[in-house]
Amino acid sequence: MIQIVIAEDQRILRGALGTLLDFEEDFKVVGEAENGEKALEIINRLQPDICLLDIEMPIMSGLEVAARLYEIGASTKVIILTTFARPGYFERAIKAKVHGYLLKDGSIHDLAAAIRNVMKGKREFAAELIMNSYHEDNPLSEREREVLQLAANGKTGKEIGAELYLSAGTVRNYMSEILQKVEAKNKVEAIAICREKGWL
Amino acid sequence: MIQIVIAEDQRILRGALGTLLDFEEDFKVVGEAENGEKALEIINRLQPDICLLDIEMPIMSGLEVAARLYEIGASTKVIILTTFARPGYFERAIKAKVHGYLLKDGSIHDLAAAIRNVMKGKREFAAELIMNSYHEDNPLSEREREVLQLAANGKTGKEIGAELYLSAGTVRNYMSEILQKVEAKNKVEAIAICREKGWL
DNA sequence: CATTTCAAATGACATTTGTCACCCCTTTCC
DNA sequence: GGAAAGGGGTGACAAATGTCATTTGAAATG
Repeated sequence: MIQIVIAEDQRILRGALGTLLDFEEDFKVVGEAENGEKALEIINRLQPDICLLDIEMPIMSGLEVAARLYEIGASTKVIILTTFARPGYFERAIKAKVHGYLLKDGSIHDLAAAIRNVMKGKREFAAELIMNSYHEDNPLSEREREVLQLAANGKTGKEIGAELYLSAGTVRNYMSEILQKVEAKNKVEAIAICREKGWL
Repeated sequence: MIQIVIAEDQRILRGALGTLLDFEEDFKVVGEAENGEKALEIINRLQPDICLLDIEMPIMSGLEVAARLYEIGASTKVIILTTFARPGYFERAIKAKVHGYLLKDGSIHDLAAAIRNVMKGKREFAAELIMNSYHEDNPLSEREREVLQLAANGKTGKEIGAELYLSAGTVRNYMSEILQKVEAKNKVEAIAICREKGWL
């Protein structure tokens, strides 16, 4: 019996997916979460065989959960299930050594088949991704990404500095670097560009 | 037997919804569409009792389909099923005299109940909408919205002025007004706030 | 051990934002 | 007809943002 945890913020999809996968004789959906934080907690507690993670969720994204699970060496196999074929997302998923990355416009049947394959030790990636992944490399360093992330929430340079234990000047330098790298003429444009490319 | 057509572009949700609603003894899912154009065609051909429409679909949005069905006086009852509680969307749906507007974070059970109620002649609206649309009125004027929209794409004050035939100073004044109205401390935060509230 | 490399910081500077007070036209409305 | 009201504008000023050159100290590479 393959034990599954589902993390997805749209309740209707989460419920539907849970019910349908539970119908398969060899699957058992043991937990559901509506955000990344809760997903992490449930996975740690229940140690399922598979977890399905949506990317864009409140509090903690599916990619962050995947990275965390990899860090702590969890045995649960991760499958990302998302609408977005953004190369940046894919890249980050690969870095977190996920076992699958599927798109929400496959059928449930495909999903079930992919889960079984992953349990056999294979990795499953949606074909569209391989195509798209002439990935423009994310040029931003980790630090730069953090800075831009906070800036995207409307924080000022000073506030960002306080949060990351940097001086306001250093934050400005990072921002300057970021603008050069993504060829933006100001913060706002940089945010727009990075959102679109999935670098944020 | 209640005949249902589902229009939703995410295949996995469309499939799941179709299967699950079909399990109810009094429902029969007679058609599915992955975009608005196809939905319109199917509805015209099959004349189902109910159609579930997602809003953001390729080619033709669910709102456009709803408006068209109202225009031609179709007998099929329309239920909008979407992620977005944006007052603007809701308003347009009301204009098209839809019979329901539900959010994707209700449960399938709620959805089934809503469909039965609509068949009895009731109208079903997600509670969040009523709250949002009365309480959180978009405080921005048309002009202000335009300015913020352009700013969100990374344009500078000068560029925005050029595009809207305003002086850079006036653009700054608008921006200042916007910041007061949405209680943001800078552009970026204002953009984040307005995006979240669906005012953009 | 010397040499690069790199994250972080500073300081100086030019520009861009954000705030404010006040002006100039039209409309609109007692 | 005169008072508001509202869209658009100006100029002045402070604060934040963006650019750059330069410094420091701690790895990493050789």
